[in-house]
Amino acid sequence: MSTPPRHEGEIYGTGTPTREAVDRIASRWTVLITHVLEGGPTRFNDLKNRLGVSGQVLARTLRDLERDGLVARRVYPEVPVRVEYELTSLGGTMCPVVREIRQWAELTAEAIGEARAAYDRGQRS
Amino acid sequence: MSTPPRHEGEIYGTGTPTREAVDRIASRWTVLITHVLEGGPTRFNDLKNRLGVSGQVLARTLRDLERDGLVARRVYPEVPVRVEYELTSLGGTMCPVVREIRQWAELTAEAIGEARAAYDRGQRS
DNA sequence: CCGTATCCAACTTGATACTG
DNA sequence: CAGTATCAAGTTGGATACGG
Repeated sequence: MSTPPRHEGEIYGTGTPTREAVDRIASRWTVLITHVLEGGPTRFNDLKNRLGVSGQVLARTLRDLERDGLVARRVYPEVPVRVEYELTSLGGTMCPVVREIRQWAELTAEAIGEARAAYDRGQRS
Repeated sequence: MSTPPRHEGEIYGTGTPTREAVDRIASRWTVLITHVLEGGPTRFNDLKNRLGVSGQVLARTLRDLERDGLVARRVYPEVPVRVEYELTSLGGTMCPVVREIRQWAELTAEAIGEARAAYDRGQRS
């Protein structure tokens, strides 16, 4: 008596592992951070400046990524301290996916903009 | 004297077309809806039940997708009315990307769960 | 059946200030 | 330099009720 899912929502339902994995990779910051880290280990402020994100948000996102085993954090006990982040081997598996996401976005950004303009034009009578 | 971007944030900065495209595809609902629509035209309530999402959110997401030219809306003037949604050809270009996102999520969900458990174990002394 | 209008809870983002 | 704490503001998700 197996109980096959009635809804796709069950396998991707809130709180399921696959849903959380989707949420992780389908996140603006994960995509952008992974893109930078693909170039090698990167320091906190470096990441911050390259992405133009607030320190708050960056710190939280990096902690989440570290928690999920996707990013490794390395502290060099110098003065002042230096901290570098890099992709783990698990995190490296995101690279092809992220690359496709970015490619799709760049390729279709213009068409989407036009569709949006046309839609908005048609809405206001 | 071209002025190459100093920040990656410039090309993916808030409000830029590429950033909006990333946000569109890197969204939980886009991924799930596209996955269902890949199977052919689907009715509103069908989508709602399969995904386990509230009607409110589904309606908003579908309208946004239609506005971006990714999804087409077809109304059959029956009683009661029947409405079907399907991917446009532009929307169809999301399929390979979405498929990769889902595959990655399913493949790594377990590893991520373990990493998370290990991390949480190490945090509380 | 297919939405929209309203209202509300929860989460996200960011600015600022402060610690090691 | 690398964070954390706190607070303010915006966005998202959902429940419910009602209109086409």
